[in-house]
Amino acid sequence: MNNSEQIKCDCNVIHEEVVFKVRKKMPQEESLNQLADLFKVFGDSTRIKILWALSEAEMCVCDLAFLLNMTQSAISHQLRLLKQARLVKNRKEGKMVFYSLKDAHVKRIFKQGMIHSEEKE
Amino acid sequence: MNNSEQIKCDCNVIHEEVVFKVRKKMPQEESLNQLADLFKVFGDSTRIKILWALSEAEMCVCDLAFLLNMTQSAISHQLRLLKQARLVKNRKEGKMVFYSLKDAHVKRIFKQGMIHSEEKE
DNA sequence: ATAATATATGAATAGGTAATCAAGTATTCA
DNA sequence: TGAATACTTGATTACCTATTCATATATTAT
Repeated sequence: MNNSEQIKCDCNVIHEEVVFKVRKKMPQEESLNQLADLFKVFGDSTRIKILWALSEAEMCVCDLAFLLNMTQSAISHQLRLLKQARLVKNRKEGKMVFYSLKDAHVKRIFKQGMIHSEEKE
Repeated sequence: MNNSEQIKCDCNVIHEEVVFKVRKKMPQEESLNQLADLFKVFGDSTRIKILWALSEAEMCVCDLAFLLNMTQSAISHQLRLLKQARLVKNRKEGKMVFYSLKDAHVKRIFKQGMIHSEEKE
């Protein structure tokens, strides 16, 4: 069985109209990829913990490392990803760098996730 | 430099109160892990596309494969993950299995993500 | 200037994961 | 009954990624 046979099957013909309609409404490939990339950032327990902590208080790298019982290096690497994703911002104060949430979106995305996550099956 | 030295540093003492407060409010480890796992499911472009498609219409595996130009096998594997995460449900109709979103949470999480994702820097 | 502290970063590695392939089950149809 | 269709599933593989380690930079203190 080759690839093209696998993709096109009888039910596609049956549902042709529905599939066609959905395809027409489908957002740009790039747009959905970006969305996946955003959620990818939330999809790691270390980053989730960092984001949660920062939703409570501005903190420096060292504090986060202490709070989460991880090395500064590991935290720093993750903070870089969070900054690239525009989820956190930072400000320098002497030797220390303080991180905080960039905007209110993070808390909202968090909250919606929590609602689903906490629901019992 | 060993691990315990790296974790405990001077600024922890300075910020002791803040860190202590945050630690006290911190949700259960397991709770945050679950949240990360939920977002992990959203953090893949194939699954995002599937979820988006199902937010428009109930569809069978074959239709999704056709729509996204992927093999049935790949779609089926991803649908299993989505089902395990309680994001989709399915019903059998003859040979075909129709999938749809499990509840409204998915759309809401999606929407919050979109808002952040679409924002210009 | 030197040492110490706070952070950042590149390379290496171990663990995870998405797609593929091959084989299986379940259902329909001739 | 046997072939075809729709879907599932286990194993393999190639790729990705989180942490670690070693090192580098920036700031402060002595």
